[in-house]
Amino acid sequence: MPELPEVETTVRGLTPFLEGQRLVAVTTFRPDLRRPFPADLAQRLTGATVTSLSRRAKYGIVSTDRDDHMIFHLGMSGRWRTEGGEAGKHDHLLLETGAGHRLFLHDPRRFGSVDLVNGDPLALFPAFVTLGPEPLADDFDAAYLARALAGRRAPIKAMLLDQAIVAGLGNIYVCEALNLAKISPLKPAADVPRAKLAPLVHAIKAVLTAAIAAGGSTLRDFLSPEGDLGYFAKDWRVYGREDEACECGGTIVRTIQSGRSTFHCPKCQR
DNA sequence: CCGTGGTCCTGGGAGC
DNA sequence: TGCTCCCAGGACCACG
Repeated sequence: MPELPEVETTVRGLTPFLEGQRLVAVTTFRPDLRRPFPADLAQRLTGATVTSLSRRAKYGIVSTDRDDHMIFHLGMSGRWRTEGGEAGKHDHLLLETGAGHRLFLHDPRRFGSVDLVNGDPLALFPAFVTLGPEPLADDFDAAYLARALAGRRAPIKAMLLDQAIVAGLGNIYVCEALNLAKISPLKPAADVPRAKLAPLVHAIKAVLTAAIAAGGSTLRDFLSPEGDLGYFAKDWRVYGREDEACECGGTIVRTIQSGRSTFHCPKCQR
């Protein structure tokens, strides 16, 4: 499931194929993913030159010299295919560059999305306006988290999944960070001791940084932009490890919170 | 405002 | 072998 590290890896992987390149053809193979593609997507991108690629939360942004910004979300099974060839069943969008590269947006479950904004996307794209800070940025710190969680009775896990609190975490890295920081995912957010917030912030930054360094971890679906099947993360601390031993010697349990699986160790996470 | 739960979508694994 | 069932997940919306 592409979370922040996978999107970051994707953006970095796409950059050499797209930055400075003219888009000579843009093709959609169906009308929609989760939502319709912008009706004028191909018309507006064709002939434009890509000036930069960036990321906000779990979204990738491809910016052009027309001040158009294509914003993609990979959902749970999306990836960019850079090995070229012809469009397959689950290829839904194709970008062809002046250098001859053919980049397919491949998304079997179609949980992803593609939007197009003219002008500053951070100010104009609705989903960006309400986002909290980037977890790897300096303004995401213990003081911020203390303010954001004050009075909140929802479990800390739910709060960390809330993109308005912090932008880019998903189920896997929230479980991992909470285990590393030795905090129970079930604990009401406001009841997490103030002294544990700095370790929590540190843990979040650590798991994300490690995952980016590893090239973005993955479940079955994610492939790197280079198209290889690399980096299948086997080194999660708790995620997907029900009944296995935690580092502390306890046994990892799986519970359901808000309909989603949570993995944690009741012995060291309190 | 807050918290929770349903919904979208489809591939893949489990179970019969 | 082939069928059915159910789960995975982020974002968004409706509800109490």
